[in-house]
Amino acid sequence: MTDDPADRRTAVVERVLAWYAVHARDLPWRRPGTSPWAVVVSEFMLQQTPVERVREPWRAWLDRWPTPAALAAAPAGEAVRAWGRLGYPRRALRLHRAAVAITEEHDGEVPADREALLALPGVGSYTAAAVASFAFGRREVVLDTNVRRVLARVDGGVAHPAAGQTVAEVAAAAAFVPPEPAVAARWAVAVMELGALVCVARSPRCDVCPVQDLCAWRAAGHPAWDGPPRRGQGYDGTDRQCRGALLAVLRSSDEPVALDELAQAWPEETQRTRCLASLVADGLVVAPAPGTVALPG
DNA sequence: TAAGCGTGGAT
DNA sequence: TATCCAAGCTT
Repeated sequence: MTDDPADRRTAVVERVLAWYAVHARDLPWRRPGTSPWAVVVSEFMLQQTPVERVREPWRAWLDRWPTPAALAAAPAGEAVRAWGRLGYPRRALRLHRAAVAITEEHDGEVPADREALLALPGVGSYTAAAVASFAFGRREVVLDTNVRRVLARVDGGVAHPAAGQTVAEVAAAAAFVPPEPAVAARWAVAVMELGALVCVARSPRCDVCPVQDLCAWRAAGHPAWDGPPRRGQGYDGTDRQCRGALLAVLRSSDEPVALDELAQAWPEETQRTRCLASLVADGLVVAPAPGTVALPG
């Protein structure tokens, strides 16, 4: 093996592609014939939510709203209700708004262009690149948490990527992307899969890794993370938990809910009031009549 | 830029 | 049990 960085990157890509050909999971949104819209829905649901929790809601969602226009025609509150317990319900609202934008501004067709995708509500740098790559076979730098971790280790020699993405990191990732669009798209999904199945955060399975002999982190002896501490999120007693409890009550009711009923879901009044106001500000909750609240119509 | 935003499974 | 982590986006 040469020491030339470009040759090393090429070797990494070849190994990962070969590994993916054997070990890829059979995820429904990867099957041939999956519509761009179905890919969009999967990407929204997968933002910070594990694959196994997305499978069934994804299937049910597309069964009900097979096109952007179908979702756009539904009340936003129905999208929030159907989102169920996937978490971060603002994603449901943004997906609905994205469906409206696609319907009104793109003739009902998911745009293939990265810039157009980026302009949609709830679509950021990662999702825009992912949709362009997975749904349309475009050559993109698809940089999610999995890819960032793989490259931090293989290329950077450290256990974890830094907290924030830098221009230099994107450039380093871009250097791995093969020139042919179809191969680039394959690389994008393959390196993500390696990060999800082998080069995982907690206990990486280096013994079965296809690039173990090319990995800078392994060559350095798996040095522990010496960057700033990665703080946990915390949950009990937070506004997030409160908002979740309030929204769960509204999801379970077909009719507006009296404020008294919410008090049972979250007794602490100051926090309950603050969180209800923030849910209204987000557009996740409306007040159809004084003293009652509901999901948006 | 860093904090806020749900939920549940794994260790 | 407590902590970590999961295909991020927005402000």
